[in-house]
Amino acid sequence: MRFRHDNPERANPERGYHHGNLREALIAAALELIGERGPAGFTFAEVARKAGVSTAAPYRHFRDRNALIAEIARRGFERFAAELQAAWREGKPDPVIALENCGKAYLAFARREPASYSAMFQPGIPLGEDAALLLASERAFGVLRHAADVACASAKDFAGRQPPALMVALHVWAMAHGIASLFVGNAAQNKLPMLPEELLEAGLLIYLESLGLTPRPKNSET
Amino acid sequence: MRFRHDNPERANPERGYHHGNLREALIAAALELIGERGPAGFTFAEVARKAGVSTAAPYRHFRDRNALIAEIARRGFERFAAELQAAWREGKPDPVIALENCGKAYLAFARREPASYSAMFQPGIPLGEDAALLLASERAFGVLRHAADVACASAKDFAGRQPPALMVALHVWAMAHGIASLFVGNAAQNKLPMLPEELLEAGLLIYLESLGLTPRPKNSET
DNA sequence: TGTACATCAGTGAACGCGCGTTCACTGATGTAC
DNA sequence: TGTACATCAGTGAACGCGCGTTCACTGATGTAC
Repeated sequence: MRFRHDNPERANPERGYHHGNLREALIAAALELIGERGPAGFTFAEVARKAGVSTAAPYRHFRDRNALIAEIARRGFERFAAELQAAWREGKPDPVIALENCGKAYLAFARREPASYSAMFQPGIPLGEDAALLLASERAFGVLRHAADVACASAKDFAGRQPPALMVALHVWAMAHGIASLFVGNAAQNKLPMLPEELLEAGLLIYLESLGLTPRPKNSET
Repeated sequence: MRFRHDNPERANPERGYHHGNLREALIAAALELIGERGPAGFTFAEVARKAGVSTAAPYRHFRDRNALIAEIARRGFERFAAELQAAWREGKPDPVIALENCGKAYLAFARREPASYSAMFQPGIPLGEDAALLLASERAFGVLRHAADVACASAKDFAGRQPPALMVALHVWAMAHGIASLFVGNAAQNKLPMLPEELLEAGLLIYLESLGLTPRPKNSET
């Protein structure tokens, strides 16, 4: 069931008494403000103003400012998980390459959606109690975890053992997160002699090679 | 030249008209509040109240709230640099081990001074314009950079070349930063099957080994 | 097709509050003589 | 040693401001009949 005005195309100008899509408009406005000034840099009233409604209107859609941030972070994690999943491509063309692609997708997300990224990882408010948000973030990590599982299982196993997949997933997550936090969008980016993407790729290559995790030759099954 | 009251021991109770050590007291109060609620979670007035002075008093010592945060971050980076330097121990007992020790010092700092750490890396306000702060942060990275230089120069050089030291420094920084940001102090720490310190140590070991950077035998000169 | 009605998204006015900032001042301190 | 003075850290009162939140309301919309 959709209202007549429940249409993303229809923006502020010349709307009637009912906005019709205020919830989305509020989220979009908040994301813009976060992008400009960070997660701590906007107020509930400001978001309302930006969406072109009275300061009381947002309360129809969000309990308070924190609930808005939490919703933004939750959605961010969901898109994040989807993009990691897409980068994984079910392990093609090779589990190790696909795992590296997940790392790249991590950076790509931070670059394309810096506002969401900061709401997810530097919300400025305690978000630990939001169950839906927690679930979404776990799902995102789960994708990386799964990728590490498969990649480790495909390891050459030359010493009769495989790298612990959870640890590998954590290392990949940490390095991608560290590079994204330090060098993407930041002023510190200028000091890099290379792109963050290249830095990450090199780091993962070096790390994974040490574990015997190198792309297989083409003759793999499936 | 020291005022009679310029004494860290002398705290709020029963102070006279002059506080005597207000600047330090304000910084201490701000650090406490940051520790409780994050860098965005305190106001200038609140800091004054916590230090037991009127809300106008802090203006004698800091232009505004941002200047206070910048000063906290700057001092943080200076202690940070000093601790990295101490961990380096001039490359003893071995440059590679000393480099790993720098990584551990990174985590140790984040754990021991979470309030400073968040003021340094998630200030919530733009700090890029503070020259002294920038210099302090560069000095901290410089220590790691130097450590990587020496460690790389000590590499076995089996293929006739050494790893690029800047890249190595960036990778170590990124992994330490990623692990610290994600797992130290955070709620996510509970999900770790190991200590952050262990996770970092394993990660660095795997990474450095791949570059031929392993501790030398004891027979090294110097 | 038309009408009456229930729903509820958004209004706008109002409130108390705490913040940031200023200002002339006060009084403790160090120092010149 | 004592006195007069300059300095300046901290006071407390005041201000305008914007925020968060509430409230009875308004009017656009969908639907039951």
